[in-house]
Amino acid sequence: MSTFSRTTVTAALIYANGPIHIGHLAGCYLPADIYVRFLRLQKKDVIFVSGTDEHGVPITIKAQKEGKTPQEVVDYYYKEIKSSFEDFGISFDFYGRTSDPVHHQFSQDFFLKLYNEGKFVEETTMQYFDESANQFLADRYITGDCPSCKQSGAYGDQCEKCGTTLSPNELLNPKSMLSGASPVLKPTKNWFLPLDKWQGELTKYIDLHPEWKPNVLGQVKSWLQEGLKPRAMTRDLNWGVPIPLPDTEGKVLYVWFDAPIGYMSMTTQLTPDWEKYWKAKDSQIVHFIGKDNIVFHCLIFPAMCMAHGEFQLADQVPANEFMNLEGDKISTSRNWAVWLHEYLQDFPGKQDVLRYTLTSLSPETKDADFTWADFQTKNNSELVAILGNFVNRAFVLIDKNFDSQVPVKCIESSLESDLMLALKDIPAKLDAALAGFKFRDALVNAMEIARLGNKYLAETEPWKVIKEDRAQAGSILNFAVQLVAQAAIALEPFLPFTSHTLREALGMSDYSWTHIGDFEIIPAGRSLKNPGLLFDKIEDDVIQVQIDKLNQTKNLMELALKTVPMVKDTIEFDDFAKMDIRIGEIVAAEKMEKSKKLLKLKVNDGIKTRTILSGIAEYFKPEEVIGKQVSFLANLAPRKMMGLESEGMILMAEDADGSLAFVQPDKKIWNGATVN
RNA sequence: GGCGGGGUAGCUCAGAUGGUUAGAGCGUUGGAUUCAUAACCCAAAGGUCGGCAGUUCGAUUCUGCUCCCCGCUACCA
Repeated sequence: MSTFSRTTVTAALIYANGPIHIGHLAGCYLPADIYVRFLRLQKKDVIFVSGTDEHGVPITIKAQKEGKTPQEVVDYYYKEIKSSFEDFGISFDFYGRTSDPVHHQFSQDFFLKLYNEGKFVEETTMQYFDESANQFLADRYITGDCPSCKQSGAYGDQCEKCGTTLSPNELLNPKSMLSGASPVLKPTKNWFLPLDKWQGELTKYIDLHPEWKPNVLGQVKSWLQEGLKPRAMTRDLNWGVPIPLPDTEGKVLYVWFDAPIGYMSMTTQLTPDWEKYWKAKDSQIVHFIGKDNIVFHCLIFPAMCMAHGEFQLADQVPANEFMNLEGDKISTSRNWAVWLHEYLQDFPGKQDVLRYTLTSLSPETKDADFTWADFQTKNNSELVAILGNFVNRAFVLIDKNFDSQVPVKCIESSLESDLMLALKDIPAKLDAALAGFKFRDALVNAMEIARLGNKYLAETEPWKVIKEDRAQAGSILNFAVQLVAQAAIALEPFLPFTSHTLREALGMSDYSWTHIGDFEIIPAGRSLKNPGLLFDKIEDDVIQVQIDKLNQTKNLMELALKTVPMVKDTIEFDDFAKMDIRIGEIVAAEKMEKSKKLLKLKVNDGIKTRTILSGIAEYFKPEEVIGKQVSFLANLAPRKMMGLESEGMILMAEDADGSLAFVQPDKKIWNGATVN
């Protein structure tokens, strides 16, 4: 990596339909920020760009729901997201947005170049069009009856009832989910990037990077193995970057086409010198992303760049896994998250505490779990007890005994040489960890400086030495001050706010990464300004408030789940009379092989024994249902599941938690009794 | 059932192309100390590295089988 003259760092463009939570931070923004700060401290040429992705169907849906225009929705979230990042100290050089005219122009130019050079394949297909909403419908916005099981509620891409994979044209009675109207088929032209043609080049490219993380390579290789297929780079939609070709009204660039181009268009807004960051061979390009973005950054975007021809490909794509919260997956829709803007309100001035916790729990190799208890422990046992305490000891001792001025250093003893020996390896370890994107490990190494400081003070005991040898005690404190200064530098990427406070207190104006391990940073005689306590203890009640908040969310969600569903549309008696519900006895039951949910039941219906397959295996063992009298739908059309025919359906009542109960007669009754 | 990821100290996690006493932080226990936010420092306890079998002079590390957890997915008419 030392051969690169400059580095271009990007962090994933976040979708502008919701606020930022800790999962986003841990996934890519925090690691990216740490990496960038590390490079800047080394005085490297580096730029850091990111922004919001503001196009695509979900934003139009959200706007429609809220009665706003898409632009209003993205304006709101762009502002909120940008300011949260700023408050949190994510040090973007430029934070842009894909609805910016500059971006539109740039991605249109990109598209046109590919178009003019014949890099796309044009294809006209018949797509469903909603005339009242005046737009083409994405597969999952069409619903209808399944051609295979004849049931309603199937989606354009799949019937969830019987599992058949569908294309929208196969649906019977298709309905638009936007307006409920029946859509009509209309021909539409789209442009595809033939990824299959780039498969060889892409494979070569990936083979050049055996050093990429296993999770990244694993996913990329499995896609290559299955064989890449052409992918549409345009969509029929009104919200997005318009296709820069005649007669293409109502068509826009696919979000995953224009979004990564955003990295470049944003760079053009940062510096007129932008080209070298994307075109020069000696530029290192690093994309920080979450694991859900791997395919786009490692295959599709590189293929686009290859087709374009002028841009360099990514050198590193350090993708993180996901961060969970208190054991559960973070979910925006379930409001199961710690929102950054709320954290900043609840914990003012404590950005570094969250930065520290998230970094030390970072999901670098596997999904991780954030708990408030961990947050409290990290703060109290590490930030307060190790770092804050060491800094405070050094300042208090100097304030009390040396009138806040850095004392002079004198002869070193073996304790000092031990200290310097212990510190010697730290810069190299830090460098290796940071350059290898092992931020967890790097943080531990940076904190080691403060640990060594506490140890040094305990061993030298300047508060005792001062009584007999003032010069010697002063010398010890000089060493301690140099350690504080080194910690301020080494921790800057992780704890920028704390580092800033320390640098002010120590009067450091000129500093760089190479000063770690240097014991001449702060000259003797300089007046220090005690910064006070760097970190406060976080008490149980503060943590409890946060946990209560989450539990409340959980309860609300459970309550929402328990809400009694609306009564369905009124039916006539004749409709009801069609159903033949009867009582029968389960005489045999066994688990279906190869199925998690299905139980194979033999039911005595008074006439014969019929086979009914029922999806209750998760709640009932075969032996506990034998002998039960249950109600079942007797005239349901037989249906094959897992290769066996089911003759009827057992009626089950579903409890609020999803568990099931049989609908049974309240006394023993004859098998075959009808239910009316 | 299929695909992917994982099972290493009380907790959160490192690690090993197979080789002498398997690591870190937090937590626990004991000691020391008082400059410091009951903080710091020292020490100890604590692991048959999910289970079984195989390959090997030797496996926690390789192979096979198996159990458990997480995600996606199929099956709940």
